[in-house]
Amino acid sequence: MKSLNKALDIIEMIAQRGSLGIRELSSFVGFPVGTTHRIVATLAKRRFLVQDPASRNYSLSLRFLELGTRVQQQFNLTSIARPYLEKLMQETGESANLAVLDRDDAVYLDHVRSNHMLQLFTRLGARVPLYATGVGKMFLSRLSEQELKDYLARTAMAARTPRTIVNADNLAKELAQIRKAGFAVDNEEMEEGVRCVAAMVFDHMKRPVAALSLSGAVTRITPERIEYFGEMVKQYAIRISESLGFNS
Amino acid sequence: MKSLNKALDIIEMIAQRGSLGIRELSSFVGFPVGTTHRIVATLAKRRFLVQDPASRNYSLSLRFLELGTRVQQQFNLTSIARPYLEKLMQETGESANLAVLDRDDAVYLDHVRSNHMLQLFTRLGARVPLYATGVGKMFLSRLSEQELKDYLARTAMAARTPRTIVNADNLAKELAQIRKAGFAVDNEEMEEGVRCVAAMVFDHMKRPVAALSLSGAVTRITPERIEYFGEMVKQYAIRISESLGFNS
DNA sequence: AAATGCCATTCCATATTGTGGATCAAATCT
DNA sequence: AGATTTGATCCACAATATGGAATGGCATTT
Repeated sequence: MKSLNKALDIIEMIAQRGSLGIRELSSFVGFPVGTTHRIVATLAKRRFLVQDPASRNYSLSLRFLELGTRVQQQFNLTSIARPYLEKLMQETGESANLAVLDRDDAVYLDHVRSNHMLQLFTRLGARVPLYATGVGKMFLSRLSEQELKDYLARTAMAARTPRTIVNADNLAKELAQIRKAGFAVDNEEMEEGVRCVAAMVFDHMKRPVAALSLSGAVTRITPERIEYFGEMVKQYAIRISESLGFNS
Repeated sequence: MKSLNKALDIIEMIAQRGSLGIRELSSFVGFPVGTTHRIVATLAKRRFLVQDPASRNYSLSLRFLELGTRVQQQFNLTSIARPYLEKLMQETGESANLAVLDRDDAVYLDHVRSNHMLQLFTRLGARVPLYATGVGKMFLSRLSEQELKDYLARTAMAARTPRTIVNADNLAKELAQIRKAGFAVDNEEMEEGVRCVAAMVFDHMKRPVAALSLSGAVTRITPERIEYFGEMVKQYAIRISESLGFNS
């Protein structure tokens, strides 16, 4: 499967760099120009890439948006949770987000943005590390001791901000605290100036399937209001869980 | 590029059917099981597919959502237009949509939904025919006579609803009317019970780059209010155009 | 106006790579 | 417990991808 792997390399490279000519692309991925061109031509013929007539550069086509939203929709979780996200945003005035666990990342499946100027920049489908986010720590708090250990073994905890938890012991303490409170707080650990409050969503088998969160500027999500936001997120997370057939 | 084409067939098939086992998949795409499995295994290793541990079925991974939203964002049009979509929705109370032309379809790049119960179901990245939608007819109205002729030659105009325009002459008249008014109306031509009003967005080179539209139930977008919605959409389309450097 | 340079595209002989029927393993159904 | 279905693995063969070089087209320069 050498050629397929090359094609996937090319797709990833174009996704990363945006728009590239054959020459640039071939030097970035390290394949000869001829090979690169053949693969790109095939992907373009199949409409997975588009070529800008002016610059002759290739970029990913809107087909990826089409496929991506189909994937999003196949989680029927999304359609069930959507109205709750909207209500939660309206009631609290802060952006509501829904994330799922995918390997060692949390992935944002959906969000409803508040209309405040200052916003955490979460893009749909964006991947964020577990140890540095509210939704991520929520997932981590449900792991067994062994699973957590394995996760830590394969993860380098980089300091995104001065407040990021980069120490296994501190993380363990934090997770214990989260289990006690039933919600997780991201206190400017991912992005300076942004706090996040998250709670778990369960399915009918009582499995943790998603994390619900509120995110906003530190000026609005203040330490005094953390409890309030925590309760709100927990409450809505339960409601979504119940819509999924969860019975406490 | 036989194997790459097969891989793309497989991706498309899974996108279409949702979640498939190797056997089903191989019969749908018509490749032997061994071949199918090898391609699927490679795609899974590269995280473009995920295998459900329980059913052992394969489905598209969230990577497509990630790539898709990246594509969406590379149109910086999206980020520029977003605040206007929101304002337009608030001011009119109806869902605002932004579509671009991609080959012979209009593709929804972004939308802000109203909170009315009855909604036109537009999914991000969804493709809709040009002849049966407001945004589509807006694009058609900018085509030269020859371009329109070519478009008609390769398009079968199927009647989505009793009101869909299926006749070239009627379409030509409609397009003339649109050019005069500066906005296009979709009068239940795509979906019964839904009307749409669209206007053109231009870039700094005065090229038509996108269409802005309002969509809503016939009970709210009534014939008497069409003029009002038309003016609103035109006004906001101009504002977005100006943000793109357009000078009238 | 001609030349230069840059880049995308096309070409083709070679051997590397994918092929797919058969087999094995495991899970699910009867 | 046996039967059946399905996913995973294997391997000899030949079809297919490879990639360096030549071609062609478009701009910018001299």
